[in-house]
Amino acid sequence: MQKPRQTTIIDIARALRVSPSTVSRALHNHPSISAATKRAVLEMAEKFDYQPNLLALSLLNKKTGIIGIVVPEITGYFFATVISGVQDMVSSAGYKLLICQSNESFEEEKKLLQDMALLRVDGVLISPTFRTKTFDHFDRLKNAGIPLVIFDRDCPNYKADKVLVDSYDGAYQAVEYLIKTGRQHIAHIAGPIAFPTFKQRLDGYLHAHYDNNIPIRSELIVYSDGFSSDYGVDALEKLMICNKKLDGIFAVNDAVAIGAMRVIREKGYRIPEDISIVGFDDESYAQYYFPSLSTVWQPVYELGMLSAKILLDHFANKEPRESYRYEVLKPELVVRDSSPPLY
Amino acid sequence: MQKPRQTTIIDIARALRVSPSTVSRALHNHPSISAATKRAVLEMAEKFDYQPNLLALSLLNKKTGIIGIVVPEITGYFFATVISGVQDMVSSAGYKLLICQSNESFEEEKKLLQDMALLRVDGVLISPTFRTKTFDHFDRLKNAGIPLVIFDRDCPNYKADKVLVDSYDGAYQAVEYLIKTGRQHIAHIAGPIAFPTFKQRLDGYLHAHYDNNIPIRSELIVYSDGFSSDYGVDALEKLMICNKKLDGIFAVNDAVAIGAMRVIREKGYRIPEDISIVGFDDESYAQYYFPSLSTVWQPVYELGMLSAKILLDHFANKEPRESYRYEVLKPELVVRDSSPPLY
DNA sequence: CTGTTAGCGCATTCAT
DNA sequence: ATGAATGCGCTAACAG
Repeated sequence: MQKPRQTTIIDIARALRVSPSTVSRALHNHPSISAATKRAVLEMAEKFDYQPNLLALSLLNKKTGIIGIVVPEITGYFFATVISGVQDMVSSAGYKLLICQSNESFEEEKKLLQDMALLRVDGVLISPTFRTKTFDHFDRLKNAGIPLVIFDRDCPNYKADKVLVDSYDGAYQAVEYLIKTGRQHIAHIAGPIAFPTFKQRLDGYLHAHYDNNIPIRSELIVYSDGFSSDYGVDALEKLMICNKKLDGIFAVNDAVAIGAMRVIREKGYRIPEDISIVGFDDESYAQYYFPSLSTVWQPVYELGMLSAKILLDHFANKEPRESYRYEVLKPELVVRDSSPPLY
Repeated sequence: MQKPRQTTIIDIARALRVSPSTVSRALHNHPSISAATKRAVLEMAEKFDYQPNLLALSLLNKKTGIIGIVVPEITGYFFATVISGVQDMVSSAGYKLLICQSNESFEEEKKLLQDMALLRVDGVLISPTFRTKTFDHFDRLKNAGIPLVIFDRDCPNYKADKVLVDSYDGAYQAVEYLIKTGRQHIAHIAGPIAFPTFKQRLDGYLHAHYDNNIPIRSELIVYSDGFSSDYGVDALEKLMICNKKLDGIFAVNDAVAIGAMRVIREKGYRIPEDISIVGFDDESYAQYYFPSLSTVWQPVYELGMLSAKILLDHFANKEPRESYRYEVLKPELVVRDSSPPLY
């Protein structure tokens, strides 16, 4: 496929027997340019279907107008929605968005950031993989003058702008609510605790127990290797095997919750009468599930918007910033039919 | 934020008192270069943490290594999964992916394609908005030598490489199956028929009736303005109001189906005994719904992979291709508990 | 008001 | 084996 050479300002210049600079000025309505030549240039540009070459401009201005975002995966409600928020924010500021997924691979994450540095993106948003424990690849970006904002997944030992959701608080709300409705034997289907987020949800579960003087029964906590619905099925089967006393479940997310609910139903228990259950995420299907699923809603779109906003602020302030932003958004418990109302 | 000037081959050249060309050659292990200088250059490059400037290269080579993809929205299982397939394919070929969403806005779509042209992406994948009826913006890309592949949403009047899913066939399978299980009064909750895809599903519904000699009852077809679960609720309420005879439903997608199921249950009907229902998409939650949802699975990831593959093939063949590719992937009916098994 | 020059970072002739 | 010169497309500083 032979690329037809694009028309450049030089072509227009030649056609009009003027200099390239004149053409450039006409195209940008520079003050000092005669109306006549300007009109002529614009006409010719139109005729040639002239398109400025952004690469040349970027090279010149050291600014590409591209913002990069790296997420562990784009399939799935959470990150897709974050991206949506980011997209809306950056495109309203005239930036383009380069979206990449690391697939939870640290090597891939390094490579992607490297690529972005080479491409000279103007800034980067990143939600690190759960395997990301060293941050040299982040520092390299910063050293190259590319601002970085971390979102959703915290890197406790690393200093940077961060926008997070308080998973601990969401979990605490959910579990305390279960307790307040009279549940004493609440299981937790935990996600892989290598994920700080899932660790926080576990912590929320534990502390809600402490604070309400309910003893923790470690046999009620199931640690899963993943967080899709299948794991909910597995976890429930484990819990059911020993026929443990059980009247409530806090699942690490909605996908796991619906997997668990299937097993509960198959075993003949009623939801929420025998066992009530609360998920996390408020996926689009949660309110349509049967029974509709109580869950913890997170301000996902706002998370994206805010992260992007913070990055954009970097471009506005020419001065390097004195300190890092640290924003924590609050989730909200949404009570539906899978758990009894609080009288 | 002052950008620290990046190190260039010139810096290395100066430090070593050689010419930039020598450095360039050393970096690319050009044949004619002494082992000594090569080593020295590599060492210095390491020391300076030299990063080649992709913009300069792109300008020089007229090739950015970026592939653009435009989708109507990224939130949602379908396009997120397509993107995932595309991503895997293009990144294995060393390309980067620029993902944009048009939000079903034709103006936005035009602007995005324009941006991509200016950025000189090497190729574009696009799933057009349902409002896209003219194709000048596609032609401009082609004229600029940027290959284009259309996926999922057909543009019947436009010649281009296309990768589609046979929605008609999927719908036909679903409805014929309902008929074979003895259903005679099958409603269809249609999506906005401005979408060719949804129109095809409607057609599949109709033809399955014709071919099986079941009369169409137009009052059993509800046309929705959208395709989220809310519309499923609305549609069912409309159907129920007149207390029409009804023993089966083919919903335009799974989201609509679960909205509909909620109403069916609230009205006291049993699924599938009284009313059986089949959706479309096989969303991740479909098999965990209660009752688990019969639906039509689409090869979504493959759709992404294949679309990307076709685009990549363009880069391999230097010759302009003689004809357009036209690939249609087949969906498959997945029978679960929301419809009776076929004896 | 317009033309000339220079340079963004790099690879690639063509010399030496 | 290395250096100098050229140009990718464009803008901005400096001359007229």
